[in-house]
Amino acid sequence: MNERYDFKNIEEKWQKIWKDTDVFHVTEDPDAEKYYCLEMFPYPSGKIHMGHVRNYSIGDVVARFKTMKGYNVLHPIGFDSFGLPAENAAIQHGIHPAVWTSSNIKEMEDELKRCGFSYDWDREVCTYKEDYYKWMQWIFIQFWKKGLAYKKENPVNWCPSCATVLANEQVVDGKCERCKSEVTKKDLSQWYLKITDYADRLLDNLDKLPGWPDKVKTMQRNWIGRSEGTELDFDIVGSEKKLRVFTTRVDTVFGTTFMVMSPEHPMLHELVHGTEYEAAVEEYAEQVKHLSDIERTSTSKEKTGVFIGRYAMNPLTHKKMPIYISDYVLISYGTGAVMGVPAHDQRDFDFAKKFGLEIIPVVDPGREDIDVNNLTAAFEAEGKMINSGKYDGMDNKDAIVAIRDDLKAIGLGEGKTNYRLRDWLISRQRYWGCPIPMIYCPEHGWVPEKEENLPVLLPTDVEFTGKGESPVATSKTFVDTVCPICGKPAKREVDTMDTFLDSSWYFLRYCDAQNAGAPFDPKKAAYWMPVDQYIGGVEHAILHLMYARFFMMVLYDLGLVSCEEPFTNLLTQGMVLKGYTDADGNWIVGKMSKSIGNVVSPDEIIDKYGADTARLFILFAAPPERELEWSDSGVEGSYRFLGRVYRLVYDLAKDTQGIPAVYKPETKDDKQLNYILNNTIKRVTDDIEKRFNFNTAISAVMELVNELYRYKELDDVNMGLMRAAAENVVLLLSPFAPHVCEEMWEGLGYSESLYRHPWPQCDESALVKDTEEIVIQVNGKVRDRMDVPSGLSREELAAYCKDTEAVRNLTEGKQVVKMIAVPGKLFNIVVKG
RNA sequence: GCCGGGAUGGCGGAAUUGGCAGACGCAGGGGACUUAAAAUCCCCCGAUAGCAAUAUCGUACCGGUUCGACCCCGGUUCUCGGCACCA
Repeated sequence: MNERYDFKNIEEKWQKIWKDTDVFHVTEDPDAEKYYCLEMFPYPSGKIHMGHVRNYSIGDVVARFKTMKGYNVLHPIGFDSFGLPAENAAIQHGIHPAVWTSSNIKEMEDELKRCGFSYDWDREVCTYKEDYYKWMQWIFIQFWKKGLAYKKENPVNWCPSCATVLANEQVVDGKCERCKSEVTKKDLSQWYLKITDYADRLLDNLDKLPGWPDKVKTMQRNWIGRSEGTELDFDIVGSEKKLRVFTTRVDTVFGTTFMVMSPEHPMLHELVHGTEYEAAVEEYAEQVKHLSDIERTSTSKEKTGVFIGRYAMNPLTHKKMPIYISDYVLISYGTGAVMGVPAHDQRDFDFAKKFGLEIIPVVDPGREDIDVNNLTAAFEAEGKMINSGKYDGMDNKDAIVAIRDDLKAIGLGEGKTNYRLRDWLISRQRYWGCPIPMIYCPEHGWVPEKEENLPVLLPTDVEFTGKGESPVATSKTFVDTVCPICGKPAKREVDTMDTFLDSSWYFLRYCDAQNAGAPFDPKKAAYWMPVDQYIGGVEHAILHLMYARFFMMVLYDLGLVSCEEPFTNLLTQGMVLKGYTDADGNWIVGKMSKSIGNVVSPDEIIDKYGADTARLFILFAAPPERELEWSDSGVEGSYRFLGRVYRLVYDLAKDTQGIPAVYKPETKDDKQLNYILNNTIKRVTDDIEKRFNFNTAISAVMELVNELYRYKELDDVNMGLMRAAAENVVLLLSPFAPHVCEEMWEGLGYSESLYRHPWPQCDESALVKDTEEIVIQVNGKVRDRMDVPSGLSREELAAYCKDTEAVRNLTEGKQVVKMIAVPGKLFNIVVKG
């Protein structure tokens, strides 16, 4: 141990030792309790950023802590390495995506290693490599065999800039999630996965995940959007056909005054064919087709629509009602048609006002301030039924059940559950992804490639144009093949898979990363899974986290894994922000961004202060789930603290050389230091284990260090105690700043790495004090404090305090109403006047 | 519009079960060491009044419950995030 804190040499030295001794390598050990600590793997964009450092520092603290606690800890890393940026680089710079990707991975591996994260690099998974995507294809085929993959022509989301289709989940506010271009519609035949079959399980299982943030669970619930209601039929006047609608408010059926169909409704053309309304209706439908999602779904837009010249019969009132088409009714939800109840649905209200349609109230608000017969807005809350025949007077909630049952009895309706969730569109018209291993035979239709022929390799003779064709189609060698069933000429699917499939099972591959004969050995997966702690950005709350849960459920049904839910506990870390001055001179704190220029690179910080300082600052500046504001002077502070610890341990190692960490506290100061030492052990342990509050864990160590600086200057010090304190400071700090702690540990005379050294244990007896300070309050205000013997009960404390001079002084001349004693805390006197 | 978070000193944040508000750090001020500077070590640091002891006020705002409220309840404002013509 050098006298100076030379972080550069220390960090290089210990990274080399960890590597040479293979200290982070783990295998399945049935006798040890396992712990799977996982951070979301990065996309290899070129360099790691502070968000990565934060994510992986949090995970590393957990992994190192659990290791010291004696768990067999799996802590892997890899790269989510298929995807668009690599292909765009290929188009722009003429460099092959594989070359671009692998050189980025190399660079990021080096950066991650410079941070000193405790990864088992033997389990590294890169999704673009054949040995991974081979099994991706195998899994896809298992989905297909189970009937969970299908190809279908549909209007799909098309991003003109990325030149590919997008899943619903990847369209945000009508824009492409990645490039922010406006998304348009296209009719294309595409592959889908039947995630909707799992909607109920995905929803219901959320209740079995107490270790997930409510926020994420709520977001997933909203996304799945389960909605229970009724489907019912309306006769169409002059037609054999019936118009079926879905409603959650069947209680309002007596208030229906019109019907609205989606302009894409399949029955529309025959209903208007040859009538005077045909031209206007077809024109409206054509207009709607050209609207973007943004225009169409804008809630501020005035309602539009066209009467189609047809009428429907209300099955309960037998009233004739006009049928319209309007773009506010979506073909993709429910039945693509709704009953218009203007009195009790705001959209229907707006539509009725626009077209001068009748408004009939059927639920009485029972409020003075609302005139039922002259509504200014739809009344959507609960109330008693009116204008509804035999249902009048019922609570509308009861009427929902009663009317639904009555409709069912006469064969006009039934209960029905609808979901907002749609099937997952997984085809991408891009090159840099996993080929979909399907073959089209004119005779047998779509057939999967034989499993023994996997992987279906990505061809290399491909042109990158960035135009709207699948690049793979330009290969001379790829497309033509033979049918796996009949051997006759057939064609391969040229689209590739959405990269979210790759990231839906990578955590299983980590369990058995080198397996050449299977995606993973189910026994090994059963040992490690589920992930005990998953850590990543909240931006994956819906997409990745729901797809991964879906995959896990399917693999569970296939008997490949032994649990349904992949992630027991989830921590969503906040973003890293940095302040800057904008064009108008305002101070703004925002996300680090190259275009704004408020980026701090991890390399720069590690060069200047070392990885330990970078990690410590990032963990100290804010609790993990909150946003973190980068502060240059804050980093200085963390650096100063590590130097302060280093000097302290250096001195103490010298002073206590050869003295064992054995002691008996004698003086008042001994007892106080011993108390703080053990209390710190307890606080740090709880903060890491139970609360994930690393900021307070670090501040607890700071307090202990401050106390130790005070203690060591005393005349009468206990050498064994100082030694114990120094050793514990090093151990407690080691998950946060591992390199410098290893160095200090060695300086304290230990020849073995502290990586697997047992975590310090709190000596509860040291926390028992002879006396404790309690606060004396008058009417809840602090007036005095005094030392009392420890461990007094409520009654004993009250009796003790009542007779003290301090209390007598405070109560003199006053009328005491009541006295309240709280053991270990306070004594409160309530006085009158 | 709906569903979630959040609001505490100059700043980041702490207060774990309703019990000392502001731990720890940053910034700032003062002192020690030094020829000097850096580094380091020590002290002070919510507001107002006061030489001081101390007193009063203070956790976005208004009100309530309680001996006692940053914490619980009712209402309001601002702010961040998610969803949104899903019938």
